[in-house]
Amino acid sequence: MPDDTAKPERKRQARGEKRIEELLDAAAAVFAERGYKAAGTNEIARRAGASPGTLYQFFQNKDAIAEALMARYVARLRAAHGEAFDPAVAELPLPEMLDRTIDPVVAFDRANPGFYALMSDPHLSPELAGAKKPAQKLMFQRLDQILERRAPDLPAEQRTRTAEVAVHLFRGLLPLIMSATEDELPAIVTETKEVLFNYLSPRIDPDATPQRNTRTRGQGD
Amino acid sequence: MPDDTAKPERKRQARGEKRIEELLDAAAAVFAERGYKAAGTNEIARRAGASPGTLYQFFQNKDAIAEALMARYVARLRAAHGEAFDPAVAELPLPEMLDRTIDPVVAFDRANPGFYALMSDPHLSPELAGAKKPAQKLMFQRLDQILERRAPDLPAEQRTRTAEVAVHLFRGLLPLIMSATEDELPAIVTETKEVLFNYLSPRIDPDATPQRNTRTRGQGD
DNA sequence: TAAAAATACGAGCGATCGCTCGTAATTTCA
DNA sequence: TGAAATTACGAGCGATCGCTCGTATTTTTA
Repeated sequence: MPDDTAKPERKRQARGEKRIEELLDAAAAVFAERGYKAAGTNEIARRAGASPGTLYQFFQNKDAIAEALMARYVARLRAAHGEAFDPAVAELPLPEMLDRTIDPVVAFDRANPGFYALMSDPHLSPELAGAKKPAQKLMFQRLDQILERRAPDLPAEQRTRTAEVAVHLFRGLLPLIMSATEDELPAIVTETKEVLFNYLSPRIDPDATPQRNTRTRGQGD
Repeated sequence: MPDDTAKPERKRQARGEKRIEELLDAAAAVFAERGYKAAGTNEIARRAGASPGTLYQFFQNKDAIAEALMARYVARLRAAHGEAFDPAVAELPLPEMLDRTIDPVVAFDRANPGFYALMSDPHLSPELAGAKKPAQKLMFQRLDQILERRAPDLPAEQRTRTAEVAVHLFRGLLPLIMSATEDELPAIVTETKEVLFNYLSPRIDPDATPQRNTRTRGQGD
């Protein structure tokens, strides 16, 4: 027997897909400016050049807007992380590995302030909190895999904690990264890499050079 | 001539002071649960066992509630930091200094989830954002002073950046610290201290032992 | 080309929320 | 003890906001 709860299966036109992208773009901007709770659905529609009715033709409710936006971010993150967390980078020396992983993530977060706004909001509804988890797990699991390759002898529990703490350290510096101007950014990113180097180095390279505190080479030269 | 804009100078009874404390306690709880924007003033009043009218007899508007709450937190922080950032701790070895500074701050944050809720909200009104700054500067400046004592030769600019980054690293781990159970807490606090040790050590003790990654002694023995 | 489907509009409904105001009870003051 | 001041109440006002619905336009389908 056919499924009673099946979706009405409506065909989407090219117009509709485009509208959805415009609405998600507008939602990202408003979320970034006002935060999720204070963002108005009418303002989102207006910024997308649409009416409230049109908005609710594509999204069941306000939460669904943020969920769809999150799904779009996760898809884009997978592409960005496909480069940043390529298995080959696990074999690189730690400084190079940090360059290859952190730079793309910094670029992504700065290019998508709406993503940062949703991820850093601790008071979302349970459904939205669930929508955040794939993005959280993405970075954590990929880093965990790299650590497993680099330090196969490290107990899984310690490795997992190390990956989790490393992610949180990065997130702690994200406010500085997000609010920095273009010319302030290199110094902060360098500092971020030093922090993670100092934290990760003794845990995965037990007998490497103990520090690199005066390392000041910039990005991409 | 007398100031036209002077306040009406109303005398506050003991009842009133007590009510204010109750209202601030309720506000802290609701802010922590729902976040500032989603917290309702009627719910705050109800939880304090008061009516909306009573609430607005003591606070001009919703923002003023959060501002008064912040002021109360700052006063309590000054007391806690008076111990945590006593000038004497600047002379202690780095591990002991971290014990003396981090433990009280962790205890304060965990005992005051409303403080954490307001401080971590990036979408408050400009007035409320201004009310946050004293609390932000408190920790930063005291740490900056300690660093100045310990590393007098370090350029002020580098020292300031180091203090700022150290505070952000701590804040990055705060979500883990806040959500931990009592028995998970010691391990996370130890990890926090290791992170800050690894970060601060090469910057203020240029020729000390380079790492202490397997240090596992608990709190307060 | 005509019917069907998808997209678009925007006024406005219903609920929520910050806040008021008329009134009453309690405490302080003279 | 009487008057003034402070505290307390809670129904409800006005504004905001998520969302709907009747209708009109555009695109697809047959």
